[in-house]
Amino acid sequence: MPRRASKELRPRQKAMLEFIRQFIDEHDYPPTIREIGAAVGISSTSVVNYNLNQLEQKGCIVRNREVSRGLRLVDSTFSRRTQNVPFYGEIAAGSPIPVPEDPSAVMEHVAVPLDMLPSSGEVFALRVRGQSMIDALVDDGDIILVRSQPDVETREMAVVEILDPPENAGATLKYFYHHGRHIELRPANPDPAYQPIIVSPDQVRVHGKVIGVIRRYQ
Amino acid sequence: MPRRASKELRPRQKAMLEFIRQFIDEHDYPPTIREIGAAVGISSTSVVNYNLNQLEQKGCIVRNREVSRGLRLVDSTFSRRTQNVPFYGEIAAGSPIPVPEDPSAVMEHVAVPLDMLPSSGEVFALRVRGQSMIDALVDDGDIILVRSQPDVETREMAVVEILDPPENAGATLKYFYHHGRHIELRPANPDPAYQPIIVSPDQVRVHGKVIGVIRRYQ
DNA sequence: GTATAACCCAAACGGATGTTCGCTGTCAAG
DNA sequence: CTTGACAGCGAACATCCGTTTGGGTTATAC
Repeated sequence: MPRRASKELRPRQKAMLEFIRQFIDEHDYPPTIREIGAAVGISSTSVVNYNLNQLEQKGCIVRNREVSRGLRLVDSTFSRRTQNVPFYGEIAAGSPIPVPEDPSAVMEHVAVPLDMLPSSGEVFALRVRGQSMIDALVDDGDIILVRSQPDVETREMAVVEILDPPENAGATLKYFYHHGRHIELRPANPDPAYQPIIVSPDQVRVHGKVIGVIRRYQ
Repeated sequence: MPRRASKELRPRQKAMLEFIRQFIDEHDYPPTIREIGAAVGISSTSVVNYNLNQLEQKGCIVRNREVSRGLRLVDSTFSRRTQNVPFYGEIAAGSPIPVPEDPSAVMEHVAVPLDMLPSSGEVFALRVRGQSMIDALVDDGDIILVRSQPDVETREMAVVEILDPPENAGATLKYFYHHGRHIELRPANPDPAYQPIIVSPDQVRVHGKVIGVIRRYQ
């Protein structure tokens, strides 16, 4: 058998790598040595161990010895550069969202590429319901990323909770306008069914401003 | 202490969940029962086990009994992982983009959550220039995700390269319409400055269809 | 030939790890 | 007060699982 260049992978090692990738895809945790062996047709755990060491030496994986399933792929096409931001549910013009008092109670999260996030500040995600902001290029079903902040500037798109007039109570997505002693919450839809809301500052609570939109087709 | 509604989480369970999320983020594999216990201050493995069962009952996790670290979070609407898709530059109505012949030469990439991607097919990203597709809720500066494919259906938003009339040559983002022996490339902007382009099939080359939009403000 | 390196195997070892069991304490309902 | 559900603890147990050991085979180098 010819001497092998150290960078090449044996067929068996390729198979192991492929199985590991598949297994993680399916289970969300890495396989054990014995599971790898069974999948690739290696009867001895020491051989799997040997080839895992080879794979680590060749830079394909990282091993954490002495713990079960201590195995990680270092696949170059994948990057871990995301952050989980809490997903608080849906928001629509005039329809309330439950404002989370206890952030640790939030169960759902959305993975967001790090470069969509601001360098500082808390960010959360909402799914938009309704066409209230259609002229702002925000459609029903879009996911918006919101930066938590107690104030926004005029013309910014904001998530605002209306406290006082009970018929309007709830959180809503609107353009925000300061008008002297009043605040205008303006929808972005020419349909007269969508009307601006004029309130005084103490009737509302600003939750944050929209910093990003993610949309999927189909 | 009042009887607890079965859906609520005890503080200890929340802490466990938060630790598991953190641990997976850091190691790429789930923690063991003992690791969880040490992190949240539980001395007995049986208590961790008990609370993990509670968490499973409440739908927060999925357990795979009888294997180590057989634990999976079920909370994110998006998958944790992202894939880097190649970023080919800008596209605007009528303005050319350099069509990459050699994909490995592409340096820039965009991190995209995995489930924004189709199960099969090549995907690339472009930045939109101009307001040509403003009525389709695609604005200047938006990033579009495009699935490479040689044909698209009528009414789909497509990246099309115009080959033949040299005055229109280049790649452009338009709604695609089949009209018998002709093809209409229709902008989505009511401004009469944006006019449809009518061409025959051999004058154009379809690069793919738009499957997602990512927008950042500021 | 011998030596060496790469690759493989089976078995045993020991720590890691999930499960089970008996027991305690608290609290609300009966 | 008693009961039962809930939450917790510690210890014992049986696997699971990575490691090590002692070998084997093959091909190349000397």
